[in-house]
Amino acid sequence: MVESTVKNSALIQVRRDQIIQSALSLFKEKGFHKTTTREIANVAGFSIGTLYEYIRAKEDVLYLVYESIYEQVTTHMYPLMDEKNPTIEDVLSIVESYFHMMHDMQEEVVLLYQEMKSLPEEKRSIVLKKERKLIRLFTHMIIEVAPIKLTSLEADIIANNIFIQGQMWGFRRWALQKQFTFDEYITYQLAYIKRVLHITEG
Amino acid sequence: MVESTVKNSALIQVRRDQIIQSALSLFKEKGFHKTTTREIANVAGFSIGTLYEYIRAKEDVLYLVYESIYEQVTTHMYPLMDEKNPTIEDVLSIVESYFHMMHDMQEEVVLLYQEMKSLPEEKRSIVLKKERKLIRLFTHMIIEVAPIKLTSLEADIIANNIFIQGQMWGFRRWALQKQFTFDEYITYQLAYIKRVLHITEG
Amino acid sequence: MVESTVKNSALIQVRRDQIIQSALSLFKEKGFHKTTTREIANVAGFSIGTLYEYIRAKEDVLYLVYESIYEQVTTHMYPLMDEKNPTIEDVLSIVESYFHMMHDMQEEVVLLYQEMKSLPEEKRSIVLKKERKLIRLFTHMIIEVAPIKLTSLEADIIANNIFIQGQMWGFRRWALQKQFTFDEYITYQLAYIKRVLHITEG
Amino acid sequence: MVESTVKNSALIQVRRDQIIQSALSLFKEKGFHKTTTREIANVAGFSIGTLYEYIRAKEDVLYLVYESIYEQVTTHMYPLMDEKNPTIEDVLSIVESYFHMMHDMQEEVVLLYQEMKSLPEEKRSIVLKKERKLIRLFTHMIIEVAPIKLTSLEADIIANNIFIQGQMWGFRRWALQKQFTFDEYITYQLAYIKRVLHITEG
DNA sequence: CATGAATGAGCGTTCATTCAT
DNA sequence: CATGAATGAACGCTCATTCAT
Repeated sequence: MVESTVKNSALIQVRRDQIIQSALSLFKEKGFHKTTTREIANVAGFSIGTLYEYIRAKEDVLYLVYESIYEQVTTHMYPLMDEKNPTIEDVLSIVESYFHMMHDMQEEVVLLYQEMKSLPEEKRSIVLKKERKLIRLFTHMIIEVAPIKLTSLEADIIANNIFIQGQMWGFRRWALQKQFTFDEYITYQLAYIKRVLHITEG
Repeated sequence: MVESTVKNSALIQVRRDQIIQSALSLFKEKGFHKTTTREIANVAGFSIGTLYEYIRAKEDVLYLVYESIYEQVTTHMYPLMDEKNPTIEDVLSIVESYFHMMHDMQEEVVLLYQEMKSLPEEKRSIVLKKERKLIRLFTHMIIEVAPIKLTSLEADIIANNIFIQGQMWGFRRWALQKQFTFDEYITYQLAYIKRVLHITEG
Repeated sequence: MVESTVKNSALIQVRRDQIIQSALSLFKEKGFHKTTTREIANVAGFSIGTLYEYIRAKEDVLYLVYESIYEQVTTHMYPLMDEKNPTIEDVLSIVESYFHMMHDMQEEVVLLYQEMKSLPEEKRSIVLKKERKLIRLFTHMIIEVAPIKLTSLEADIIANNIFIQGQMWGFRRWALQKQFTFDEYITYQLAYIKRVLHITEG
Repeated sequence: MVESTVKNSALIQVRRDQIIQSALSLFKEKGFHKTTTREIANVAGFSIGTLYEYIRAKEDVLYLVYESIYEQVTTHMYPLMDEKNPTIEDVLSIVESYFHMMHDMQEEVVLLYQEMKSLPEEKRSIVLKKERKLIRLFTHMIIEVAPIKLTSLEADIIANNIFIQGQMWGFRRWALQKQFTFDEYITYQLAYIKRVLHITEG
């Protein structure tokens, strides 16, 4: 997806991981535009020339970072959502996992939102496709376990809401984290979801 | 809040409005970093030198724009929320108003999220304070009208959720607007909120 | 023809002359590719930023230089060739003038040949058009004064040959200037031309 | 003349031919400066590391190409000019051969003129020596066959003129090839030369 | 107050060359 | 001999900011 002039693909793997790690930490700190390619190379531990052996343009680095973030999420979430006949408890536990993951990836989530516009159109649509896929899995799960019959749109709204309520802990932390601990936040949001699904507590 | 070398405060008002209008439309289109100060001055109809008579740095323009966006929102929302003893219907109608406003200000909302990091720390906290104030108003309203007794934290979660569900229509439009019309979106989200508030429909 | 962000057109004139002079001397010395934009600005006496207020790209400088060289040539040659009914002596004297001019502009001529490929296609054709016009004037003059009736093609060959014999003193100086003084060169080339035109000497 | 770290001289021969062929076609297409050493190696069919086993610097490649071009010319022309007592017809036929050769090597001729400056001084003088030698052969031939007694300088001028009239078809093709076919060009130039040599046609 | 020419630090990117394997 | 990953100086160009007029 991202071109390299280097042939050894194992090495590409290694170097790109270095690039991703260094770029991610820099992007988190100062954003994409204020991070220079030289900084990325320095933090990664090699020269600017070497950086450009593994990417074609700065935008490629952003895409590599996005790709890596989504891979982390899907690697963790997809297996959980594979369950054939999930119970309500399963779903709530999956949602809880998702919230935990979003908690651990707060800064990555912020980055996702902030720099989406900096991705070249073509890469952006790849990224968004991955996101839609994840939401669709939520939608299906919700339909399956909801005690009342939900239309696809109703389930979609709920899935979208859960999806961004998870991310909200990250991108609105300056507001939320003044009022809630993460455990409280999770507890309340789960209660909220149960209520939405007409699930009687207790 | 933003310094100017010009003394005539009526003129400052006029010029800053020009700056805000031109900057807003440019920021929406290409983002803060890809907009140049020259472009802002050009679109505003004066020279780059004049621009710098009314701001000290490019970041000031961003702050002016943010300020103006928040003022629009509060000018519209605060009067609605002033009601002494609101009914549930009042609250739902206020939420609906809020959703409509967020619909009309989609691009501004996206900007808010994308460029928050570009604001100097000091201005950022001013902006966030305004936001917290709005959410607090939602929280109070919710507590007042909820048919069941809600703790402050429970109400806060609901207020925050409503708040971002409104914005979500804008900053996730590429996903949502494939599945929903705005009317559908509003209908489902209101139903969702009613459910959360334990309000039996009909 | 070449865009500038500066509005004051008198100033553009002045600055461009500075650019042309400094670029010309650098291009003569080291060629277009080995001359940096910073060097051009330095020699011209201003900063790199200022240079780019008067051109859009490095190629523009090359075009400005070409334009200026051709203007020198045409400013000098066109008036001479305006004569209504030239005699043979007039033509030989014009050719001599042309040879002298090419002698004085040796390095410019070399530059013309060496960097033509570096001009963007569009500018190149403008330059070549100017050259064809000059040759056409030679052709017409030759037809008018030749003692024998020449076809247009015959005259064209002669005009082209004269044209490059003039330039040859410059771009083949390392060879010619070992064998000839400029006066000898001119004498012999003029004799050569007379012979071609079937003009009996003496 | 050009150093190599490789000892096996047969291999040097083979590799250098590959280098010359690939570089020549690239230089014709995009010029010396816009061709990268990597491209040369790629087209030649080996790695950049291998390229540098057979040259010391990029300029060496240019010299190898120049050398090869001159060798082609001399290999073809020298035998023709070896004739002991040439007649006028012989000379005209040799000149015609030369014109044909220059026609076939148009792009090489352009390259010669355009990149001469890119050759390091030392190599440049070697190249120019070869050229002078060829012209000297023309001079001698002309003196031998001219019906009138020519001084050495007179003959030199004629030789130089013939020399560049041949090359002119290449480096001024955008002008000439609009007006002449190659056959016309050759016919007229030969007629021109005959006239110069005081040779009555027919 | 308004102007806009001048500045130069700093950016993304390239590419000739080296050298360990 | 052959490879190709690594290097970093150097390039063309941009743009926020200043300040004399």
